[in-house]
Amino acid sequence: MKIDFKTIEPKWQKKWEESGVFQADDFSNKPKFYALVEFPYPSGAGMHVGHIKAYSGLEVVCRKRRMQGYNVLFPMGFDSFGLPAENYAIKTNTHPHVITTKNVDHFKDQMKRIGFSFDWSREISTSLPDYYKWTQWIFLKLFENGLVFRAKTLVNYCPHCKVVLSNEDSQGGKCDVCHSDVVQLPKDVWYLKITEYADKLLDGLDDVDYPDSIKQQQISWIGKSTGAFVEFSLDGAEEKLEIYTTRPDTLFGVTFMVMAPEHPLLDKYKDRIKNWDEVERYRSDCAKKTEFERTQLVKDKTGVKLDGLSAINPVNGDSIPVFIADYVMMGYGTGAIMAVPAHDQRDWEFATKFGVDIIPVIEGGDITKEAYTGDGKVINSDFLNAYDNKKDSIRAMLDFLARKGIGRKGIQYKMKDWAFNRQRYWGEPIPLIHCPKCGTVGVPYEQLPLTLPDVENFEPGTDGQSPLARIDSFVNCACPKCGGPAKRETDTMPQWAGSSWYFLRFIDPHNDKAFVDPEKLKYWMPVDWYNGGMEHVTRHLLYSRFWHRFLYDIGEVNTPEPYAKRTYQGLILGPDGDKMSKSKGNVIDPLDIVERYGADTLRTYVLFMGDYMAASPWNEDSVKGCRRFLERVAGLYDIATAETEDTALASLFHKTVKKVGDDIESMKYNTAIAALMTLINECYKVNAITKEQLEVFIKLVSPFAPHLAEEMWERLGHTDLVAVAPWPSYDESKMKSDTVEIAVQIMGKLRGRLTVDVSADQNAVMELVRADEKLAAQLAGKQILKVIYVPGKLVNIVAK
RNA sequence: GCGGACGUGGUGGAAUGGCAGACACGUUGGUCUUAGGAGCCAAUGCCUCGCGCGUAUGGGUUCAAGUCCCAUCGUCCGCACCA
Repeated sequence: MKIDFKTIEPKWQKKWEESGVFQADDFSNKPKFYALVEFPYPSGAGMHVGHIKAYSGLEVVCRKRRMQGYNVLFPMGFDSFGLPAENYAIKTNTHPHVITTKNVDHFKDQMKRIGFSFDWSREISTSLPDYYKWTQWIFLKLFENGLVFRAKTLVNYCPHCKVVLSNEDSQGGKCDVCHSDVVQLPKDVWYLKITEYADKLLDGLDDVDYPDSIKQQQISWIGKSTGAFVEFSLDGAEEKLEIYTTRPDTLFGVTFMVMAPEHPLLDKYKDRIKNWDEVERYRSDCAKKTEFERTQLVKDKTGVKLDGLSAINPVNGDSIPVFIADYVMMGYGTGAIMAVPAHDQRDWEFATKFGVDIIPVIEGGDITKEAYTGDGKVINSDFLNAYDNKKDSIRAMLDFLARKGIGRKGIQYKMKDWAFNRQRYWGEPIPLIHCPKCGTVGVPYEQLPLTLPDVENFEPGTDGQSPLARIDSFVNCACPKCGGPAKRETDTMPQWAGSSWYFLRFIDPHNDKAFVDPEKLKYWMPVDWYNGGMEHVTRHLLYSRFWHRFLYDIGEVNTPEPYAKRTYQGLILGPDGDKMSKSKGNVIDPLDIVERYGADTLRTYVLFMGDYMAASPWNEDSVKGCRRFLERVAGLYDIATAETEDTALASLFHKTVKKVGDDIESMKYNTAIAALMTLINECYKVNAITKEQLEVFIKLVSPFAPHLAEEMWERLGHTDLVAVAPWPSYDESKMKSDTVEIAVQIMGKLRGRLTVDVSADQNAVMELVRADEKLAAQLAGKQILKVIYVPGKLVNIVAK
């Protein structure tokens, strides 16, 4: 049988669509399976091979599940708000909605040409009002529950995109969108209190099936640490300086203090600081540095000693100097530290450079060379000298601090609250109103969606304002509380808002009364298996777990965690082994591969190319190999003439059914396909298979190459779709043969092979060894000390 | 600095502690052909061709190690003056 993929692929794509086989059935009696892949941002470039790999993985699982009789929900939609569309809109003066719609259509067309079994009846787009109405609804719930607040703080700001970024969006001090250096600016920003959920997000990890690498990344991003807050009084000032430390056991070794240059206490006591000019100069130098310069490049310690302001160590009454230095960050702890140069490397470097005393309080190491951070006997520390380890002395110190009322146990997180507003056009309008009388008031629920108005000019304002601020008819409104004149918030939500709950909307995408019907929610949630990229672990995955947990706490959803199981796929690298990028010119266009080799080949290749979770380079020759394999599959049709089964081949069929099934479950798609290749090689060796065997083969290959499988299925006379034909079963007893080849080792080295009866015991095997001329010669004159026999595998003879 | 993953032929990659290199690519030879960048058949870890060597390197545990343990080197990813 010859296959013309250009004819059969559109043919079956059409049949699948017309028959609605991939539409999930709410409340079906079948067991449910909700599989989710990350919906794409519909960029102008179209699909990337990375999308194909990400979707093909769960696609195979879903196709197998349907054949196993599951009611499968495998939805797809578009995360269609975002900066690239807006930047393109500015350049071409086209409405982002127009561009987005065009891109969505393009993506959808491409996905259909790959033959993915998505349920298109549930398609959603985050930029459509009937979707973002509910994004706004959830935001208002967060607002009502005190999880939205406004604060003027130092924020990450991208000067190029002219937008405030969250901590997650500025990892490594670079803007996530344009990769420019991020700067720190004081700004009024809306925050979501994700830190209030830090512990719940940590604890929730115990109950979900995520790979350790993902759990670890989330844990380190949340960055929980336990320690103590301690108050130091400042000489001649009323206010105390509070610090956070994880090492309260070293309090007796404090020889100076450091405040972040931005610390607000400085301004308060500027009259007492005699070298204020110098302080101001240092502060403005720091402000000019980008986040990248400050944290990555300049490891050399700088700072200024405050003249006229010193501190008192609360445990021993010593007067100690106070510095400002940019190695202390305003955004962590209290923005000030107690410095213990003997036992903290950063403090040690600073003290060495600025000539401050270094007093050891833990025995060990050589503090003339570096700080000693290990454990040991406490010294020079008054009452703590009784202890010889960190744990006990920390406990004793915490007791002491509490008794004296100068400190308390404390917990800190590296994770910061989620800076949530963007000074841009193409996002969900934040449904808040500023009333001069009532303060900030939420837009009433019945007025949702608060639709994004049309504007003439998409350019952000130079004063850091959203383009919406220029539309008076949008800005000016009546306060929902007092009816007086008020102004709308003009910033929009960040990229990650819409995707923080999209998996819930897929359950009930057309509901205009609620974000999701509670009964449907109960039926479908949680998501059974979620696959996506490693790059979303500290953003989307964390944000959506936060929103979902919040919805759970207010009784809107039925599970604390949204995703029961999460997996990820490895990157596809360019043919040169580098990450694909336009500038390197090593980007592979998946549709070009579809055009030249067919969708089935592309799908098979991305799963065959290597370990699914590992990165591997693209290799076009290997694509051809997959094409060749599929042609050989088609050719099976011509040798399906046998009346009776070949016994050895039948046994291999049973083994392969088991292997392919098991491998799909553990995402070992490459070895599943390899097993099918081994089987087909055997089929051609025997050169005759039965029609039943051909049907089994078609079913096994159908999740990978569904178009070819349907075509062959039809040619065998079936009128139904192989997509819903029952998945083949296997018989363990038929997988075994009567004899087996075992390895014979002498002193652990392979010296020969023997074919033995499967039921042979050690004595029988040794008989055969002695009867074998070569093996017997090897053993001649030696004394057999020990024989290890692993039935069906090998025998190892220890002889001297 | 911290956390994680990893290191196997010419290449991508297989191997519940039990025959290293499955499967595929590539290469070589053969066959068919007017032709071959198609198909089919065969060979293919390395060398000094041995009872030889071989999974980054050096040790160790074991009857048996790519797999477990220790050390070293290297690669990739994430976080990072986090107090």
